[in-house]
Amino acid sequence: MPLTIGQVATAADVNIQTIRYYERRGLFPTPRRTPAGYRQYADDAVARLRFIKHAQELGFSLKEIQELLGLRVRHGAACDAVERKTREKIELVQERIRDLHRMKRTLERLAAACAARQPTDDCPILEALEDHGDVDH
Amino acid sequence: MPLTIGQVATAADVNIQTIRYYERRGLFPTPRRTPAGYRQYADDAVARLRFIKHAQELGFSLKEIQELLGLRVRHGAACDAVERKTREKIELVQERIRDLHRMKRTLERLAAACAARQPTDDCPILEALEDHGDVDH
DNA sequence: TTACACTATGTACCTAGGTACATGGTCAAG
DNA sequence: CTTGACCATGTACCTAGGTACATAGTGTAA
Repeated sequence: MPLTIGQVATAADVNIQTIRYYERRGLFPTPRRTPAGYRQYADDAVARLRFIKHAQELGFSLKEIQELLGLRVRHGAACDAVERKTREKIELVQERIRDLHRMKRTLERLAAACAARQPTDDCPILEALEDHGDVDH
Repeated sequence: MPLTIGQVATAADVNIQTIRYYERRGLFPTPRRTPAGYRQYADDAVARLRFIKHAQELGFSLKEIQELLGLRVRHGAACDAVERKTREKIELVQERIRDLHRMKRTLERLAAACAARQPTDDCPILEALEDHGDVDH
């Protein structure tokens, strides 16, 4: 039994307008309609919305998310391409993780220095930041 | 020898307007001025800009970055507070890393399934997404 | 001393990602 | 058969994070 846009919105905890916005943007397939023009969604629409929100929190843009979701569409014959694109995204994610690890180490150095309360009274965050910023970018 | 805004902008590869924007936003301290009103920066301004850009790539908002940078300012007496705030940020970064790891595993599962080219012809990305989205949020 | 690159301020504009509002149709309950 | 909660479209507006433009002062090199 299909869901209305309001039910989907409530289940995924997003605004109705947002769903329509995603549809316009192409992140959401145009759904079937009732004779009266009401949108009808299957349950996976909720999962899709949750994925979008989650991916956004991880810093992916809607465009990137659209690509991620698009991987599903062209399957079968285009499976090679799907795999390639997926591996690219994995690389991207891996890089982001590495960067965050560096950021974490920077912060840990700061916290440690702070805890040691050095007699110099000079909190080393700026030097830490320079180290951080120059590691590889 | 102090740098002009243009020199800083060039060195850090950002727009001049962006530096002034950051100043308005409070991310950048108001610099000393020449008698004519020209802003004068020390070398660390460049490091600061690079840090901001880097933190942004990691998904921090300007507000969060402002907080990160602010940790340096209230040092000495407020060192406890600095350490507490820093540890909070570390927690946040750690969480982001965990999320990205989950995202990566999701993508890896997809790539693997794709490589195996299952006879069912059904690329499992949506199920993968549901798993992903429901792990702990 | 004039030309040109640079700086200043203020205001306007832009993209991304929504959110709200106005207006009107739909449908189920009473 | 009306009322209230939904849905539709279209357009306007909002925040974040810039970027551009107009206008005017500065500084240096020919």
